[in-house]
Amino acid sequence: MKKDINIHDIARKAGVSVATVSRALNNNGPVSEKTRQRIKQIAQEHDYKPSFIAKGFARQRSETIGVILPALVDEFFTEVLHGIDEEASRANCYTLVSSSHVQRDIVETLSDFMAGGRVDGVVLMAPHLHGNITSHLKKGKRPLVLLNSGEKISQIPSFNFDNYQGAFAVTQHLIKHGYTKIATICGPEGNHDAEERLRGFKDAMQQSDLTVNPNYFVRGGFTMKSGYYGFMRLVTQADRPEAIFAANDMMAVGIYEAAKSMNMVIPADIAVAGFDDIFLSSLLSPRLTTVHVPIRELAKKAVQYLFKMIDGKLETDSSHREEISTGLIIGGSCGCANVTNQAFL
Amino acid sequence: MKKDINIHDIARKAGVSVATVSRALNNNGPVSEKTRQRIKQIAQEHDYKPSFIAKGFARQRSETIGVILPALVDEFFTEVLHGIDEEASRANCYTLVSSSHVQRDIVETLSDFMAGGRVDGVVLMAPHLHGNITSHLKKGKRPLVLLNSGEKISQIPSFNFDNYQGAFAVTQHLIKHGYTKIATICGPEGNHDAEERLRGFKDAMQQSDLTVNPNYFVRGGFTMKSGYYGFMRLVTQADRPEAIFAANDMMAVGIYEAAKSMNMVIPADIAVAGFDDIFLSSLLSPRLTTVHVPIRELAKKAVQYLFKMIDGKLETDSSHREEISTGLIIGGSCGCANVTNQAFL
DNA sequence: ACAAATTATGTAAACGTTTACATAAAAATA
DNA sequence: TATTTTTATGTAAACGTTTACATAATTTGT
Repeated sequence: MKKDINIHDIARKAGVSVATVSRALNNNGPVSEKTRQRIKQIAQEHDYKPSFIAKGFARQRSETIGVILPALVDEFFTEVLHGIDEEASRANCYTLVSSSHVQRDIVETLSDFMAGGRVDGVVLMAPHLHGNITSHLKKGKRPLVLLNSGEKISQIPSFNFDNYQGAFAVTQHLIKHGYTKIATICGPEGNHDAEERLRGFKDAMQQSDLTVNPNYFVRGGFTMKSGYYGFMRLVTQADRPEAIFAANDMMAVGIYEAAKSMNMVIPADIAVAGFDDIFLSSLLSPRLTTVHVPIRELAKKAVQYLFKMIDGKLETDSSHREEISTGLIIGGSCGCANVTNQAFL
Repeated sequence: MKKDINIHDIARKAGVSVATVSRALNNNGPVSEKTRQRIKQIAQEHDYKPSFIAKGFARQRSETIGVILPALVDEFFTEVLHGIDEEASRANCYTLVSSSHVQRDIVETLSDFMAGGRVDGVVLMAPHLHGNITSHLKKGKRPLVLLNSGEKISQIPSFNFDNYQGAFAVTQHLIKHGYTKIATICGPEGNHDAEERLRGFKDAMQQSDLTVNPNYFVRGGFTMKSGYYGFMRLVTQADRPEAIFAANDMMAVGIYEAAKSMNMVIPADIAVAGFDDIFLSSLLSPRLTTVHVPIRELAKKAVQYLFKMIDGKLETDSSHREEISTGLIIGGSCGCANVTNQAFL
């Protein structure tokens, strides 16, 4: 790899000092229009690109933000990443991504990111953080924002969906249909989203004076498979529920599959509602009634906030926590009729 | 942001020179076991992390690879990214990702990545590269590999699926069912994958002495929508085709939707096959017959090759081109019976 | 015990920018 | 014109590592 042309070369060719070149190219300090033009001309001709790494070194800035995701598998994370990258690119920043693999866990990645200016700030997506991680988080010397984090961690701003409200609304909708025997397949224990959705469900039930039958409560793992088996457990009871609220759409998909294999018809035999509004749910037949979460918006807000922190434009009270509101999507799975299923056209 | 502790601080505390600290911490040159231990101890105590950016500056290495994707939207790209990140992390590298947005086009991003050591190498995913880009590509001073690129660009190694073979095989399968009136909804013009799949389709038809009726040829855009309308065009003809080969699964999904709205049954009324084996296709009913593409494997091979280039472990003949073979997935959509649909359990 | 070989450590240059400060040139003011 | 103000440019330090080379300490071989 032959050596790149550097700022000294340009300076020499233009007969000026490196300082002037730097100023001219960055439109920074004062430079006479004439020399500025000449320098830009020469830089262009020689296809000079300042070394990012030297620049970063000098300015102690990498113009990069780090993103740590629990995994890169599903649509949800893809959307998050896209939202982040979009917003970052708007700020002329790049996105360093790491999905946490086995060998490189969250804490390590985080301190790697934080240390030594690899990134200027970090977006950490962590649906379940156990206590010992949180202490680590605060040690970081660079700005950090949390996405979908569990507990309110003081000092670290976090951005979440209003899971509670969403679950409450969709449950309420099921109740309005007149169902009284409503079951839920909730998410994994310790997962913040799961807990909040469950809370919303329970409160909506209680508000309508409906009891949550313990037999109508199944814990799932946010996977299709767990939805499938959860459904099986629920409907093989003597007293079947009339409706099921699945804490996410993937589990609802599992429910659809299971219903099919049991020759049960949704919503005639049993109503279903989900949460997340993943693309797939719009293709189910009947379309799944679910809760829309504006992922892109979440990501954007988080990144915008992060940039403000990086630029020091923020009071560092920073116990900021934002809950982005969700929206109810009515499909046919809850029993509503006349719902068109072809939003994609 | 208070200043990080640096190597000089550690050196002072340990009463040795910075060189020794560097050697001790990187297990590089010779250091006596005693001092190495002491230095590591001290570094640990003070939570010292070498500055990545200074290190990169000194070594002219960023331990980062760049990935440029056309968009971050669908499952396919997610898988690619995951594969890349996984392999990169195995080599203790991070992944800088950029999906090409409007404001920051491929060429610019690429030269940004290349210039000034922001990354050590680049994986460029470019299903359609027009001529004037290719000249830019060669100017880059850092290793580059192409994914799913079109033309054979000399000097730049590229990794592709064997689209031709896959399309040939799946078409052949349709033919074996006895269909003679086979239509195709192909991909967008200029897209390399699309062209190759079309070629495979045509050759398979020809080999069985079947003609491709021009009315049975529709151009789609790899989107669900285009599959939907493509289907409509095909089946509203007087002489309907008996089977359709969609050049990707998303379009096949559109076909399913369209068939449903026409009250046509797959495969009884018309058989369908796709290409890509996306997750969604496994959930269709009947399961879509399609071509599996080992995305992770593609990504891994590309990255491994890239690292070899970075490490200079490679003869720079570099007209390397690899075609990764695909696999036929038999669902019920082609007419095959007794196909189970619940691989996910 | 002395030379030679090996091992451990230190010194200082290099990496390519930015930027505070100093200085020189030009423009504005008196 | 002499003085002040503004604008343009240059000088050199700083950023925190790595590493070639020099030197010092230790071990090995005789």
